[in-house]
Amino acid sequence: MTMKREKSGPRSPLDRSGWIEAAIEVLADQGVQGMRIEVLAKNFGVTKGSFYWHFKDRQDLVNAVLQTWKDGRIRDIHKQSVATPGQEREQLLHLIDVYGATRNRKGISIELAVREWARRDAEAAAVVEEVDTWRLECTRRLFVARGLCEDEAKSRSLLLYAYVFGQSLMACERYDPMVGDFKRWIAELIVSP
Amino acid sequence: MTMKREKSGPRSPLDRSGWIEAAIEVLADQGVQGMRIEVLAKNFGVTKGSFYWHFKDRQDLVNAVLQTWKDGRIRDIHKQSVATPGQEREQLLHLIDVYGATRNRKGISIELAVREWARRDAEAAAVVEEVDTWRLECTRRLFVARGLCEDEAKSRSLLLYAYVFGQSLMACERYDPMVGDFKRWIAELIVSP
DNA sequence: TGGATAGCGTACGGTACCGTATGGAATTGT
DNA sequence: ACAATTCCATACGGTACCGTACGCTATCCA
Repeated sequence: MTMKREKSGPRSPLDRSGWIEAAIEVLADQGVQGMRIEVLAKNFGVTKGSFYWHFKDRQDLVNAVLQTWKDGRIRDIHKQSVATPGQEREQLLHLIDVYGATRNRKGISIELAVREWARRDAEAAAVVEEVDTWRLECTRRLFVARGLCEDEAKSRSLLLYAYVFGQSLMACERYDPMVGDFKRWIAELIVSP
Repeated sequence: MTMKREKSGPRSPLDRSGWIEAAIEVLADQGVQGMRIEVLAKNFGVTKGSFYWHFKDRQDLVNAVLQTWKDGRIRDIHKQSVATPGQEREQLLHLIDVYGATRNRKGISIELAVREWARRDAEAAAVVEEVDTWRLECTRRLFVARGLCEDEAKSRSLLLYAYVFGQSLMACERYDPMVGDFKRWIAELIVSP
């Protein structure tokens, strides 16, 4: 009863979570509209007969992808937002760096795809709102720990996230060869009171 | 039998620019993928026989939409970035306000749709890059006119646009009832040396 | 007045995708 | 060993959309 597909045999590991993982990959570089069942199946080397065994329909997959993203983000927020006392400044700079498009390209792509999705889907919008609320709250705590008042902490948190997301929307790499310096200057302005 | 469209219209709004205008509407709230010929035709009350008279194919429309958006933006940038000497600060605050999602919802929707488009299309990416470069350049001039050095002017321009675009990606209206005050505080931080 | 042309409708073949029905092989429980 | 269950393939009907071929009408022009 416990042993199911751990045999690494000719069978491919295509359970529900495998489909969800692959769907998130496609979501990242094709958007929600690109999450096509028959395309995913072809990428996997199977047919949609497999899909409809693990999922009721396309909406079922779409919901699962959204929920999986939400859970992952919320776990990640806590991981990224705990700071050893006295290191809040470094933690805030690290946050800005993590969302920089240079590394973590995949995470940024997923992030943008979900937000693009949220503009036309109420459920996705609700999830994004929940994730944003958590992020802003955790960041606010970091600013408060640095001695800022509530309003300034909230304002700077909002600025921080709006900036990092907006940055990933722009093609600023070709703006100026010094753009790396500019970004560091901006990061300082955002975190420093 | 020979029932045609209502003759109430002053003139047939179905020339090439009419199709482009309607396509931009659909682009704003459906994305590039939503710009379907037969859907546009149905919205217009015509068939695609009309479309293929004015356009070679779908790509022809898509290119025209992109070019129209680009031309409009570049015209608008100059209009929004000329400041009477001494009023640069107010002009910068006005810029931030114009891109605020509260008013100008349609413009923001188009903006986001084009950037979403640019993530998967090289030509759209090139257009966005060109528009961004113009915007950053005009804003840089405003900062320089306020007495800032080149690097800080460029940094603050980048921050300004990244912030306004990122803001429109977030559901910050429900974050806090004071979000309006936060935004004003942020705007001051961005424009004030 | 008759032919050319602009502007649009109709009809058709083709592709991509969805969801269902059904069959079949492999694995499992008894 | 045998039946049940798991997991996937195949086949099918249906929808939405693209692009082309062609037909129709109204207008312009010699």
